[in-house]
Amino acid sequence: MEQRKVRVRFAPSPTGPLHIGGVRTALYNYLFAKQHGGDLIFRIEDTDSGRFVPGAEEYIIESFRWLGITFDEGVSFGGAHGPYRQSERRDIYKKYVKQLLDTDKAYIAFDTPEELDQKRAEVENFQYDASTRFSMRNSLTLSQEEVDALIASGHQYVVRFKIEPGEDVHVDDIIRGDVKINSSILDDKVLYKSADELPTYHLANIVDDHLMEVTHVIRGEEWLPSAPLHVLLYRAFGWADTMPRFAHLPLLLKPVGNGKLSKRDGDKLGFPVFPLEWHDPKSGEISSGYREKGYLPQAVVNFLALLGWNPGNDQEMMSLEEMVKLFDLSKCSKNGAKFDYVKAAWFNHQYLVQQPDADWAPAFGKVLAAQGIEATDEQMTEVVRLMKTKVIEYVDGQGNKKKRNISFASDLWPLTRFFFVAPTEFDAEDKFIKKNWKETSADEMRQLMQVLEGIDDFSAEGQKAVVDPWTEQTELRPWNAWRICLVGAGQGPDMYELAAFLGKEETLRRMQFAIDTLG
RNA sequence: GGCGCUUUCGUCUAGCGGCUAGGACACAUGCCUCUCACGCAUGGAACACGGGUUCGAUUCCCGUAGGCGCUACCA
Repeated sequence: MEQRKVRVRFAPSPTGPLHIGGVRTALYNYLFAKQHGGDLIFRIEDTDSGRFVPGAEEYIIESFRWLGITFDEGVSFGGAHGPYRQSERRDIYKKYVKQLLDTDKAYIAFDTPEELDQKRAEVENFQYDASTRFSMRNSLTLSQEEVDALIASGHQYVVRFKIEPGEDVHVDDIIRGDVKINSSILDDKVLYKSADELPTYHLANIVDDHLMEVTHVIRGEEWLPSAPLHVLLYRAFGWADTMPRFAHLPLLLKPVGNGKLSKRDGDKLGFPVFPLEWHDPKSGEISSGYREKGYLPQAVVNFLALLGWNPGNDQEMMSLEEMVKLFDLSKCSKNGAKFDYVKAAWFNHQYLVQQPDADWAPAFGKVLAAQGIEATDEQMTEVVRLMKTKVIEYVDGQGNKKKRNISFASDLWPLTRFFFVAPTEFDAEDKFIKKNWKETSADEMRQLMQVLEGIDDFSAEGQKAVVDPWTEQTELRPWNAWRICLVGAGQGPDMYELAAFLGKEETLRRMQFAIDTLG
């Protein structure tokens, strides 16, 4: 077989916001395409008119724009294989449905959904297949005249795929190897419904992948059971020689407990399952997004890439470009991965700390503004420089108190409040204050104030040059008490740095206040 | 129920017949230190079970058990 240009696709259904698992599937498609110098296609699979959600398509496009995953063609990107929205391809599908009908690979069925429901209620494990289709109402049991008459009189119908039983169908999966299923357990899948003149997923998928010259189908494991059906469809159309190669990715699972990752898990444990915040147009419900939560897109991409794949060495931090080089579908793991949101936060911490301090300003500015505080970019950059390596306390999903690195700009506020707001009271029960504010502290602070007052260069270095020798000379260790004055607690950065940030005037003012209050 | 996929530390995983079973997150301890940290160092922690095959199985095969998925006129 001649070498075809690699072409893959990501084809979501616009039924709501893009799930994080879908993001990973798209990412793997992207990595695979780029690595092989191929194309990534963005196709919208809106064959279920009843589940269409307005805004979902735009949401998905915006999500990928934010994540930095780019498409070569598709809805909103153009291309020579369009249209890329399945609802706009009705005529194409009709042609291929006819082909299947004409070649006796499919048949028309008039059984209504209600009739089928009833059948399923009557017959245990009822399946519409070779064993039952001759007892149903379809073009195999009705005469041509009857069929024509029913259609002419406006009866709705579906087209079903006629699956020949008793054959072992092999699917050659890049990740899982040879997967074999016997065709007898497959049912005569509905390929087309006259009610909305649209095909179902299975038909549209095969036709589009063929017409769009897709070479590799990389999708979630939930599609593995229907892969044999798809193989059969390629054969029925006579496209077996250009059938794409399949790769079925393991699923993303709940962080705790059993089952696959759902929106509810995110809500419960406090992490997003969507890339962007989503406002449901019907219910008005708002679901949190990684972007709004304060994640950097590179961190999300990096974390997601490693959920089900790794480069085979110990490297974890990788740019998109590096991943393109290292990615290998055959090295993908086969079993589902529990979603570890603590590690996701760790990745974000890594990327956050790596970026220039000044880059925090926009996000940090919003956090401060929410507290009614205005700060200059220079001030924010300085605070970030001093505080970005600290940790915050938080409560995990089980209600346990934990500590973690600063992983989001919003983590900064509880740790940096004192930069902008002076202490107004001192907690007498605070261990640090109890231990470090002694009888002599007030007097020591008065002495320190005098020393500080005489310093002209109030930078951290300038203070250090004067205060350090003074502490050695007097054998005083004033830092913890000084910290109480300026911070009001046992936290914060180096004292000289903090005092420099506050300025001489504010530093002395806070010291005087503490002396007056604590005595 | 049927069919399929899957099973290495708590979690993500490396391993592709012979290793003291490696790394990362998380956890614990120590060093550093003006607080809390960061960082660095150290530590505890895993091959689901039972049969084979083999000189030798975490690795290959078969069962069992667990997990996951599919079983629609949804994708």
